[in-house]
Amino acid sequence: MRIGALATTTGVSVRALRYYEEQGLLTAARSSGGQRHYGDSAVERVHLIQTLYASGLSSRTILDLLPCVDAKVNTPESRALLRAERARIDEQINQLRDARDRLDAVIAASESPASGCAHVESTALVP
Amino acid sequence: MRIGALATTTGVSVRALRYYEEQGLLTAARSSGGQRHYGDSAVERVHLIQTLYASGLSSRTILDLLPCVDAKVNTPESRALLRAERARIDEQINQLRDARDRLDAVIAASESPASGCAHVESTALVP
DNA sequence: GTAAAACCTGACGTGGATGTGAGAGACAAG
DNA sequence: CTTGTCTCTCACATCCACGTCAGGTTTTAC
Repeated sequence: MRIGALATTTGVSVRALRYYEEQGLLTAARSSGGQRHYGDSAVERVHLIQTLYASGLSSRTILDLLPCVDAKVNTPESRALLRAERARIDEQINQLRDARDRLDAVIAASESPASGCAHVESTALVP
Repeated sequence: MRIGALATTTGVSVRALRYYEEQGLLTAARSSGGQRHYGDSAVERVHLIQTLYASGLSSRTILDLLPCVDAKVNTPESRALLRAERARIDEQINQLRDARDRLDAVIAASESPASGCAHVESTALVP
């Protein structure tokens, strides 16, 4: 498939796909005219890249991680990197849970009392 | 306390604190000489702002949210905004869980087999 | 063969949360 | 009073994952 088809099937822009290649995250065969051609596995690859981006990883970190994911590299350093990023993600999940709980407190306070509800215990957000 | 003390106690840079004020997220009393003075509650305030930033909210969204948090505003729109942001955070938590699980699969594959471990079932990342 | 659609490589623009430096004023300590 | 540290307000710089436009080439459809 060419880049436009990959873009539509993955929901990622053409520009982003070229950027992934520029960063070394995604490779493509080239036609005689220089156009990129991707195999079906590229779809999963792009989804993985998107997932990692959405987790707050930089393209540089993803670039370091992908060789581990491709199981071509397995050194103590690569394992440490994997564990470190896993820990970072875990920490971020906890942070998000905290934020969600705070919002839940605000929502509960704003919805349960009678209409108007002009004031809330100020400790709701200061546990 | 002055801005430097607030910065050190919260771990946020002086520049960032001025930026929060510029965005309307944080207010400060001013001395006769124009210097900012904060009460103790500013520490919690900054932590809240940081939490919301870390959840991927923009300063504009936080600005819209803070009146709800301060319990000064409670309109149908504000409640809808709260619920929408809560949903966004929930979605992001799920995305992070997904990424963490993928990394866990890679970690498990790279650590459990004997040393070397040159290959991994390719389905590990394609559930 | 021809026109439309897709693709190519540069290269500059963007937005948001800061970093950074300049030059000047404020304030506590001696 | 003086010195050193902190703070003030501009205002420009940075990073990063793209958006976007320009000008040209390739592929596809008829």
